[in-house]
Amino acid sequence: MPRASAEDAARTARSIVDTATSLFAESGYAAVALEDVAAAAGVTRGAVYHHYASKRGLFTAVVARLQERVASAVVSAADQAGPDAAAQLRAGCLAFLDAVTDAAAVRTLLVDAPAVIGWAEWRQLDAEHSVVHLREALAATGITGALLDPLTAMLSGAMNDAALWLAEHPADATARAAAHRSLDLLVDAAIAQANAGDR
Amino acid sequence: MPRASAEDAARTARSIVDTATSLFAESGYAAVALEDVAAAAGVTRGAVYHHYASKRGLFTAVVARLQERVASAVVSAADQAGPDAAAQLRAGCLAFLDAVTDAAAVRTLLVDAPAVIGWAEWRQLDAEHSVVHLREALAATGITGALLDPLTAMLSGAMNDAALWLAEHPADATARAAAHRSLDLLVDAAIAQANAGDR
DNA sequence: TTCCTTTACGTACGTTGTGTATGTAAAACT
DNA sequence: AGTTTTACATACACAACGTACGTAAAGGAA
Repeated sequence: MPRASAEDAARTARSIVDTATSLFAESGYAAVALEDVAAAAGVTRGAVYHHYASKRGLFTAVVARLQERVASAVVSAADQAGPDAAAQLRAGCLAFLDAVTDAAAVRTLLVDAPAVIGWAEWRQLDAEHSVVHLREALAATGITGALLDPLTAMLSGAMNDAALWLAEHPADATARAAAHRSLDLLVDAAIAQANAGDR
Repeated sequence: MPRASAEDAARTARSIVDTATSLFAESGYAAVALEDVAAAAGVTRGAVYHHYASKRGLFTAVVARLQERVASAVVSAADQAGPDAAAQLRAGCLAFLDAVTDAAAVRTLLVDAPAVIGWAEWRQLDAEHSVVHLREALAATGITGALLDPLTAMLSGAMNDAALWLAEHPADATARAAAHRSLDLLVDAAIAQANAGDR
């Protein structure tokens, strides 16, 4: 077989990540063989191993792209919420819920990723993309040192499980509204505690 | 090789689950081969496949035992908290945090289990053991229909991620105290909302 | 233009781990 | 005492990952 040009190579690389993204989303990491990815992308496993070091490496690339997509949605939503820190926090949280469920990647990001790439590394990746903004937003509302980290972790976990719960009720507007209200409830509690002069 | 008596067989079955529990906890599901489990238990893979249908089946047994252990700790703590529903809720949540981190099984229960046995089945298993009590406790404090399920999911997720965060700070008393205070904060917010006549 | 190096794959192979089929000897029941 | 069932061990088939090697064209250098 002949060889492709530089931009053709970039196209096959992207094609591999794209097909891997959808296959991982619908079948889960363990059930997807690299042979399946290669066949669906119209190449052989050799091509996959040329562009990505391992199955985990390909998966990591998929996760990174999804996280960037979600993070950008969160950031733009927070920016559009005006200058108020609390409003930005609320808007960002709701945007996260919508983005992560809309991406059809709930399974990849929230279920497979921690187990495959390890919770610590996943947490770090997550921290660099989404959780930073959550942490900064919480800090901007006045949360102090000792509670900042655990509250960040807990709110992040609450949003993740809310997204997983929502994913079980697809296209259910009332469920989505209830999730939004519940999320606002918890976020407001954190903000109120901060404003109350927590110690 | 000769054959063991009925109670000897039960002993080897328990021995297999025990060693599998510790191996899964320290290395993760994917990195543990059944050969490792069998060798550590002093048997061959044949014995493992005789007592458990598959690797997933063995893992499911491990998960079920861990969940029962955690659930019993939660229930007994809630029972000792007196008749007040809110006090029972708070005590149960704190007991969950301690039990799930103390079991050294955070990884198995919270990271591997959803990915290996599937989030839906894990959720159902979890619902039958721990989350039932959370849901009932929230209902007992007066949370109404629409918000009950999402709030249950979010508080459950918050506690899970709090446990994972705590597991990164082992034997750190101040971190544990901060996690407890943060958890109380969120739980109180839910209770307060319920008492305020939420809609 | 010609040569050389590097790139972008494909092909073939070794290795590991799962599951299954089969063998066997002792326990448990009749 | 004989038969069946149990509790394993052994051996094998198969799938999937990773690696080594081959190859032909792209992209520069002379």
